[in-house]
Amino acid sequence: MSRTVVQPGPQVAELRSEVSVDALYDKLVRRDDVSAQEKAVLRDVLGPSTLVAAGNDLVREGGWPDVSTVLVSGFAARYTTLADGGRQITELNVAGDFVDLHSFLIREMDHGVVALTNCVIRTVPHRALRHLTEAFPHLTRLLWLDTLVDAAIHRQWIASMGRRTALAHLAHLLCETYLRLEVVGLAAERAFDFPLPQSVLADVLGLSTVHVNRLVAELRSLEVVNWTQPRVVILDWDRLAGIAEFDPTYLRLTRQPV
Amino acid sequence: MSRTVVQPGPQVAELRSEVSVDALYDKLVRRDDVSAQEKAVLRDVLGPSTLVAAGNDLVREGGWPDVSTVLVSGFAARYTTLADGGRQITELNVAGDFVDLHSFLIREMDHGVVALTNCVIRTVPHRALRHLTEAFPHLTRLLWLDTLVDAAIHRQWIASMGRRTALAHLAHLLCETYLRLEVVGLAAERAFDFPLPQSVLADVLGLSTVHVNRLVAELRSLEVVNWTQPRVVILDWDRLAGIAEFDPTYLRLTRQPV
DNA sequence: CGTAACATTGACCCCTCTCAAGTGCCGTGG
DNA sequence: CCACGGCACTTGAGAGGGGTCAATGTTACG
Repeated sequence: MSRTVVQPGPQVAELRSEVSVDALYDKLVRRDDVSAQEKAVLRDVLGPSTLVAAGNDLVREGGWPDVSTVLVSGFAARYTTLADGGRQITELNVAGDFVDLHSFLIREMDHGVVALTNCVIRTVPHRALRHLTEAFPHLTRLLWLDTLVDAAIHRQWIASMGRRTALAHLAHLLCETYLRLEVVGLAAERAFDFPLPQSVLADVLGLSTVHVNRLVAELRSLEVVNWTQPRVVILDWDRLAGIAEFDPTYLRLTRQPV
Repeated sequence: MSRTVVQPGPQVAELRSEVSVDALYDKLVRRDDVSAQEKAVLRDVLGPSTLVAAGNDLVREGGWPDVSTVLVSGFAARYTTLADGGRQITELNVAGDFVDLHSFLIREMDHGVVALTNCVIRTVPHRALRHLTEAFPHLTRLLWLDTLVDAAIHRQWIASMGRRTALAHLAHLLCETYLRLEVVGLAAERAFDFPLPQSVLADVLGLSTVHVNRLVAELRSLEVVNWTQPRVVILDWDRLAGIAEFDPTYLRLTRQPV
């Protein structure tokens, strides 16, 4: 899949002023203080905004990127493709996510990252990240922590796939997505935009599109969500969280100095 | 589950001389140079060896540990327990694994780590890890990388659970475990000891014990493995890796400076 | 207003689960 | 030295969650 890059234009400029690096900052500051200097460092290492059209790869599988990418707006997904053509999405990325920070140290991408919607991204040279780890240990720990939370999310997905029912798995995904979006100001009052077709949700959940459709219908009939594309309204958070056995601890959204 | 700690005795001393911190070192040095100073730092921060009997928790769910734990020998597992009593193992740990390095920054354990066999462990105070990140950025990157590989392993498990057949999932686990054990000298010539009962493998794979038994029987009948507890002999690596669609890139076992 | 993409629904199938019984191995006590 | 208990492994039968295939509805948009 080729990469479409559109030079910053009016649309991008508008998006930049709206969220910019703030989404990433908002997430980090939920966990620990971020000093003015650290905030400035983050701003300085980020390159200009570019737009990647839906369906194109932000990062190509098998590549050896020399930059890491921050998602400024839009939805993206890490995915693995199997021989039979099946696709498994292993992580959903939302605004403020450092979608391939791990490529800084892992080096070779063993999977791709695709833009699920139009996405605005900004990149950071690995060289700058290396300097950051030499000069700003606290900021390094904050970024490390962010990758550790990614791993914690992975573990929850494993638990969902292995031992939760399909309905609970979907419910868990909704709870998780709501909180992650809320942190960056894209969800409020139990509602958020979630512009992913059911075929993509199927690749997230490891199910067929048909079954995802039936699960969505079931959540509707249980009256725990009102889901009319692309808007998700959670009508009964407690019941949804109950179905999912959702405990937000793993998202690490409390302030604990690192 | 309470924690049984046995003071270092003859048995522990013997194990220490055999592997000690070397397993962790062997793993790190597969990825990048580790200087003599860094090796000394690692040795200095590690506390004495203690033995944890099979079935006991190395780290308790919901705890706020102030140390991180290195597994010196034995097998351990991160697990999540669900309301219906079901258990999902989200990661297998082998000798040389920093089983809860992430607790240094995540702080609250959202899951437990259990000793699947008798385990020898050594701990590192979080305070020492914090100092390490201030003074030794390259070693910090190596430890960060190790947690990134954990996340990459999680992603493969997600792909296995979501889109691979149960047989391919088991085959993938065997390929992965073989390579991880080989790095620390516990596997060679396509054979290794894997002393986990099928009920534990079921909790790893998200399957029932009965079905795991049938999958093992199928791998035997395909003549790709010879599996007589606890010894696994891989008779045909290429065919096993083919069934699994196994690509070892994600284990990051090549030397690339970080 | 035709087309493409997505959502929905029905019918049938199969992979994996549950329940249950039976086997084999091994450590321990009589 | 053997009986016994416990644990793990094995096997069979029936059930069910989720898959596949296929058709139909719906919406957006050029």
